[in-house]
Amino acid sequence: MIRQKLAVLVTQALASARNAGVLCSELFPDVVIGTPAQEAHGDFACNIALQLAKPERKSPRQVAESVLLHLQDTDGLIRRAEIAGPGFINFFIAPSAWQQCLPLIEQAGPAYGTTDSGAGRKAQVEFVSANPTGPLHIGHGRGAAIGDVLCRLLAATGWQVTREFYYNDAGAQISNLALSVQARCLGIETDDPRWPADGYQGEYIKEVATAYLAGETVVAGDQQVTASGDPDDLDAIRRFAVAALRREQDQDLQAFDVRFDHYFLESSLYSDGKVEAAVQQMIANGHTYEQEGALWLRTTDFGDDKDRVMRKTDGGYTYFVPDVAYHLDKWQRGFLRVVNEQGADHHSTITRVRAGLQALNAGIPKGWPEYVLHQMVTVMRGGEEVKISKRAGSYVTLRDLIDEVGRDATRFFFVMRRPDSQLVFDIDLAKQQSLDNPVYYIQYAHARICSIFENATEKGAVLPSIEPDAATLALLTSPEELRLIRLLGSLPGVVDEAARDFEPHKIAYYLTELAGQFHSYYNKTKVVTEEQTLTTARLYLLARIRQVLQNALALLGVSAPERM
RNA sequence: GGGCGGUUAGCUCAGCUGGAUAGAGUGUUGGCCUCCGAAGCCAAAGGUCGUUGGUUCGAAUCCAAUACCGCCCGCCA
Repeated sequence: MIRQKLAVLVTQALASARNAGVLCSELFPDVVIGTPAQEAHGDFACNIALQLAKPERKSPRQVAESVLLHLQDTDGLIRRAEIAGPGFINFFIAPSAWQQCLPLIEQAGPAYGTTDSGAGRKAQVEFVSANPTGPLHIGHGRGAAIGDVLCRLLAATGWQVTREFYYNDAGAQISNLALSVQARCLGIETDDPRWPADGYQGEYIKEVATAYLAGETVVAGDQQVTASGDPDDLDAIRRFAVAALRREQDQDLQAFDVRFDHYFLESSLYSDGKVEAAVQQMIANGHTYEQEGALWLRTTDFGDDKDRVMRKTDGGYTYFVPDVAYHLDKWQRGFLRVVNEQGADHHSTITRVRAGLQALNAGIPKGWPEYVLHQMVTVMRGGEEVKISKRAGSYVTLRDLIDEVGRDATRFFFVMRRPDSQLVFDIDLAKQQSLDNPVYYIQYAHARICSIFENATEKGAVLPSIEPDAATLALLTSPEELRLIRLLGSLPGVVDEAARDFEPHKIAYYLTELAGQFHSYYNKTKVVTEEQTLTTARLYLLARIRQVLQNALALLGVSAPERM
């Protein structure tokens, strides 16, 4: 809030200096107020003089002096402003300006940190979208955590968000699933020559087969499927297996506190004729050709390195065709912004889907939809990498992870790195309830504040139930206190940036920083003292820290326990 | 061969779209509880930002090469 005010003041000073004939540029670059790395350089710094030196044909320091001369600090925001180094303008903010931030944070309540950048426009995030051919593994877990936090971040920045899960229930992998379950029903082992070529070998296939033979009923989503128990009825096996695995995935996601507004079935694109319609449109627009018995899309017209087959010689469509139809449907549903969160191993689909959408000539922007790709996850246990082999069925499932290390730690670990970077998930570290573990470090700060409030109540301290007056707030003067307020005040900017850049880890880093500053402050400063007013002021600061910890943890879907 | 991502302290990673003396956690070493939660705090040591050029007042950041690592490059999804 103070940062924006400063930007306005400097912008006004530039205009004023130009009017006075001191500066001559017609257009000024946007004023950027930065945070100096060192406290000696003030609370904020501005490099505008360095940028203007050349066009103004003056030295940076001369420009800076002109800016300062025309700066009108009517609100008494600035205690001191100075020109430093090559020409930076360093601002030292008045303590009273910092103190006045606290009531504003309180008034915003749980909404503190949110912005209205999205202005209520419609956005959609598609994530997880796992094939219903097995349990969710650790890679899906990262996608689930990142996607979920992206949704929370977009919602916090004013977007109306729809969370969607795309179900690939129509492809060859589903056939393989059905064949695998059927083989298990017939007692065929994986080393048997009759075992299906691309069959799923995991133990869970056996369980599905057993349930099928026993005639069990599963409820998944809005449908209910009862097994016929007939091992020859491949279609019945397929329906049952898909439902059974979907139920498993739903339960895992529920345990992970990840929910969806909409499940979209790939099969519906075929039954509703949307795939065929999209294909016809691409043909009509002249972007396709027949060759060697297949139908091709000229994706090279849209930046691909070679053309891609749309309709195979066997008459079936390749996987990206329904994907194009699906995204056309998203566009028609009015989502200005669509984000697809996927594993980086699917990155080659981006060009194809975007090319297909352009070939439709439907007025869809070139860069639509947007993609967030996360890199691979390596699991470490006991200092060794846990090898993952999906086909052999030996891999760490999301459920295993949640059961072993807990939901909070799992979520936090998945989003504490940039999606771009490969993630080493150290199970031993995530399990530790100690200082090594950043989740506990942050949650501990919250619990500690709650504990201090209990203590204060017992001692009969005056709790800041109403907004303290200026004289009380004026007692918050130590460097640690002002630094904490500055950090509290930066939350909205951090949230906006994390949402804009699709970088959930920025929230994790913010929380670590805030918890650290609080622990340090606590260690140095007695909160509950003999002086009543001072105690009230400090408790008020602590209440705001607690509030911001809660708000930021909520963005990650991590709990803020009162006791640990 | 082509595409995408990565390369920063012993290890795991940040680095605010080009700013001042490159940061945090962990690990190592040494300190701090008669006191609100020591699951905590403080201090020290630790770096040619993969390499080489270029752009400019200024580069970990932008550009061009190049070297490694991961993932893709199917009429699988």
